[in-house]
Amino acid sequence: MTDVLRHRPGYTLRRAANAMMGELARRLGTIDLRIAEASVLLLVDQRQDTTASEIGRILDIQRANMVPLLGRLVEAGLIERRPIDGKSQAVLLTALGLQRRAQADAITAQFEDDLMARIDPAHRDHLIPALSALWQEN
Amino acid sequence: MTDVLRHRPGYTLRRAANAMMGELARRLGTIDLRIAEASVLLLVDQRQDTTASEIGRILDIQRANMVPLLGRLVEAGLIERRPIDGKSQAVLLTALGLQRRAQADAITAQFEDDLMARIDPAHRDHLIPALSALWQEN
DNA sequence: ATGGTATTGTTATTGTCAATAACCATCCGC
DNA sequence: GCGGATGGTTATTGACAATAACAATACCAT
Repeated sequence: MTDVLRHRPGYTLRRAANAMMGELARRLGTIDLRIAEASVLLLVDQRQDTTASEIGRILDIQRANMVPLLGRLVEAGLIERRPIDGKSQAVLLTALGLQRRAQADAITAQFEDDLMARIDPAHRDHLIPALSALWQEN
Repeated sequence: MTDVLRHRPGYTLRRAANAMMGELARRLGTIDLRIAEASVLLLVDQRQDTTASEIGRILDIQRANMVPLLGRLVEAGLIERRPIDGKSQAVLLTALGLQRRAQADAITAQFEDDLMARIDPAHRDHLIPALSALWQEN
């Protein structure tokens, strides 16, 4: 039976994302990070006034789902919370978090090189623009 | 804060797949189908000797996860099981299933047209080949 | 300054999809 | 006929996301 779904962009996108995330999860697992956790680490940079809501807005993670995510990162000693005012609190990396962030950066960079290498050069540079158009309103 | 992950293919792929699946799930929800269910319906065609394991192999769904999936489709009266031998059973569409399949086909076709329309023509035709390279070994 | 509104963080629950391990019955090749 | 592969199943777990509700605080317009 031939896979009649193979030419469907939605299906192809789903399969590709699935395969990609499986492999990335495996690689990030070696430094005890989930994908969502790594993306937070990579986002929270030098600035020390990034709020949980703001991170969620950028990464498209619901506020409610940020709670256990950041909770695990605190638990692991990778981030700390510092009150900004009576309502908001800044998320900032600990020394350990900074170190882990560097590892995550190296792993993801290598991973993405490997990903792109699998794509024919004729198509390679079109991937990100095409994908971006699918989720960015701008 | 700028989204430093925006140029990363893995992240972009994840976001695009997520946005896509959210929208597709919403549309398929109007005919009471989940995405995985619709993909099974679209795959099981005229041939009346398709086994659950075979479907799973093609769609990359574990045998164990096919059980509740097919169970729901049987429950909804969309498919039937027919014994092939003492071990295997064929999955075949009911009349209702055939009808639902046509609806799912229309919805996904329209959805994919809408998807592709969002992509700049210069990039459009490169999407499927690029994505395919990420999950197909061949 | 105050009163209404928006925002932040949180709890709790649910849903969808996927992975793993174990088990039994049956098929298939030698 | 036997041993290994395969099909179907149960049960459990994990990752990520969505929804609803709530209390406390910040913000803004009058």
